[in-house]
Amino acid sequence: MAAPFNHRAVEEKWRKNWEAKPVNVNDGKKPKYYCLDMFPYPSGNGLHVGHWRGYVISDVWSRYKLMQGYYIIHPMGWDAFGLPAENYAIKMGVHPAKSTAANVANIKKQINDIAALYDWDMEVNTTDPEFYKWTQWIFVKMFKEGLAYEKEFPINWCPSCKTGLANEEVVNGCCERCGATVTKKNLRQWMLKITAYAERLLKDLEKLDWPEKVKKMQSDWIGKSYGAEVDFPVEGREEKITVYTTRPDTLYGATFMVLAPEHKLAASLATEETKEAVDKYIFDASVKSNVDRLQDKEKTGVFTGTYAINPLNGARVPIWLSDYVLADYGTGAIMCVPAHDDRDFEFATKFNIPIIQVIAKDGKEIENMTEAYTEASGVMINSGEWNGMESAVLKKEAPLMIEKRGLGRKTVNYKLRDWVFSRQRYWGEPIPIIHCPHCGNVPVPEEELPLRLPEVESYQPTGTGESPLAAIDEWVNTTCPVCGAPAKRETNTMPQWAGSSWYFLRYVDNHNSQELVSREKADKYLPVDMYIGGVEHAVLHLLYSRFYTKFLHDIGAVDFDEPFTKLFNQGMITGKNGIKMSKSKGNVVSPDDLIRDYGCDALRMYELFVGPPELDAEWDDRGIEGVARFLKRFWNLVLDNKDSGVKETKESLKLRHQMVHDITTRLDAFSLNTVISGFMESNNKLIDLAKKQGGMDKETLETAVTLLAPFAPHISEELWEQLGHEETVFAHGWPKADAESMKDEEKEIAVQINGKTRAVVNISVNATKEEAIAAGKAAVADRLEGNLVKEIYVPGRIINLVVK
RNA sequence: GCAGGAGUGGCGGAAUGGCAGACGCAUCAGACUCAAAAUCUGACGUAGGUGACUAUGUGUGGGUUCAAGUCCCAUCUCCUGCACCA
Repeated sequence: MAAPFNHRAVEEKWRKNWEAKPVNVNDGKKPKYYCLDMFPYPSGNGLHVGHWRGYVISDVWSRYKLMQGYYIIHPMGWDAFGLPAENYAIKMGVHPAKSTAANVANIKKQINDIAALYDWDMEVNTTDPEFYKWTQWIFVKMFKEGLAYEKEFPINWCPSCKTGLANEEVVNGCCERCGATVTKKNLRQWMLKITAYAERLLKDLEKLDWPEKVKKMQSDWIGKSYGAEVDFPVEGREEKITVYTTRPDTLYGATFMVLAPEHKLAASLATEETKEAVDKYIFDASVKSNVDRLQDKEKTGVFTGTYAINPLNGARVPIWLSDYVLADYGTGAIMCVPAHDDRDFEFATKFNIPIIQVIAKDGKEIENMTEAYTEASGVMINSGEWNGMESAVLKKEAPLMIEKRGLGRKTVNYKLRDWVFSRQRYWGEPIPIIHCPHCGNVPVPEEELPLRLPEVESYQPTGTGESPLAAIDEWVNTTCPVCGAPAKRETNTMPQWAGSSWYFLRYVDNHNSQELVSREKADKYLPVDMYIGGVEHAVLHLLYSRFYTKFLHDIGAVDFDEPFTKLFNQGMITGKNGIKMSKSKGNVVSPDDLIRDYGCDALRMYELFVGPPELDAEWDDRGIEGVARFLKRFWNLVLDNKDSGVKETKESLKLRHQMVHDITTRLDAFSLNTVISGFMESNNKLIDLAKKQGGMDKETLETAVTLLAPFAPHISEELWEQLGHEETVFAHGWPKADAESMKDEEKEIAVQINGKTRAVVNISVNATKEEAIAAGKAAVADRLEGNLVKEIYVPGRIINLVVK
């Protein structure tokens, strides 16, 4: 009998061995495979079993690729700018850099417990000036290309804290910190013109091997629509109002027009009689929060007293203001066709505005319309020269027809907005811009980067909605790099997304002081082949990264324009009843005790066994017993039989190839939970067979150890060594299944009568249909009554006898 | 409201249209033990039968098929995302 499996001794031994002699080495000849984890925020709470899951998945995949002959790029780093460190600083007075460094050290230690292939020589940290130098450099490049610009913009404003808030910091319309109702305030903001890339960001989704769900979320977020802009003259005025519509086919049915209260003409359209009401409406809308605006069940609005002219038929169209029209989509003004739009219908009904149906439903006009008919299908009516046309056809053709007649133009629109890029916070990258009274906005010269974040005395917001940086006069006051005149620095910082939008490029050349990444290394090691992380970044981080990569491609920094070829989103590990693990809920499971009691290998395997990797899973400690038992049995199987001297048999050969085939196909399909059950099942079969044969041939044992290596690397290395190998198991190629060896001579086939199984027979795989049917009939002879009308034999699957 | 995903034993979950419930957890019984733990063997959807077995069973109702958890139609529930984008 072999000595029992002692996971602690085995794991300790191999950690040391791997440190002395790494298994993943770049010999310059092997092809690269870049397998990346979404890098973590170094929180003070440390890792729980949920964090482990993604890291285990990526490591298993990396080790599998390693055994397939690749050099693996598998780096790790820290997304370390962000609010928790800043809030901790406000509370405790500890500099964020200090608390961050402590957290990094702690989490790094915990991550090392996973025994992943991480190459710490590649480590990056977004708060390291040598890193954010390049974050700032990209911003300067964007500024020079006109993609970073300043804009006065109504942002969320907390009147109690006297500070601007990000959307994420507004919870149910209230300030996350103090609970006050959030209003709006115009603040000068830095914006990135991501909309300039909308079309490419949409189109290039096609070439990505990403979950359809994520692609769809991005494409919805970008929100492309086709339509027309139509210019409506305003009665008694020079200016025209342009509206955007995706339904130009319904133009004849436009009975009113609505402008967003923020529309630049809104106030000026009021007449003497309506002025008071209009001004009040505009003011009320300006202080109303987004949330209130969305949650208002009933539509509100005010008539300006002014009319527009429908350019197609000359009809007078009253102009209203209403906050259901968004100021920053399309033109901020819409034509309203109550007969064919739900919102317009609701508004028209409330304010007694006429409703004109222009598309026949089921071939006729609807009497007493109770809801809008929104389908673009049916024949046009009440539409002048368009009468009789098919609405769906007209919808497509109308934009060009309108354009040809000079009434407007064919247009596409996107929901995607430019990216609000500035934060009034301390703990972020300073925006490297200098405001000069003579030269305007001037970027900090590239050779002066990084622009370091200065020390401050108070991390508290200043009270004016400016970053704490604004209070440091000696930092703010500088000279203009162009004309030398006294000038002031920008005091806003970048959002946390800035560093994470490009960090994956830096890993492969993280010490380069001359370039963000050298072209040579970029060409050799990038882009990322496999990206693994949670689905919560589906639009934000993943969209921003694609935008940054496309920009860097356009300025020649890299030669690819998509950062992540393949993406996998792992599900979340939750506590009991699907409740998210959190300190306050007290349901956090730490990996530490589990590693001590069961070992790293067992925990790695259980993280996979817990459920399909793409779905959420409830953690249950008890389940780990199962994989721990499996590892013990496997250990005993190998060590008790390695010297048995038993030669390969037909059965063991078949079992071996079946095992290789099953594990490999499941692994390729990323069905990692069934890979683990596959190991358990094979192990049970091997144990039975070894018992029956009085031993097991060495090659079969070796193959099993090889297959297990990516999942349970420590025990596999130990068994591999005990099987007499000097070189690491990871230098061994991934086994291949031979279809011939897997074949059965006989197969168990169910015999059904009218689809119900009545017997099971053994049939040679080479049997003819006649032979098979005959065997089947013989097996169920006593139950065959009536007329046999059909005989079905699917080789290797089923015999079905249809009787009447 | 719109879009996407999911409903299978006590639980987590398996099933290229071909014997539903693999694998594991929990439970029960047996072996070993003075005993317990560990380990090993076996049982384990539901109903009926001493039994080999029989009937029934994948949210619900229909349909296609020799054959449906799987395909089609309808419907209910849950989860996720988006949400006045004209």
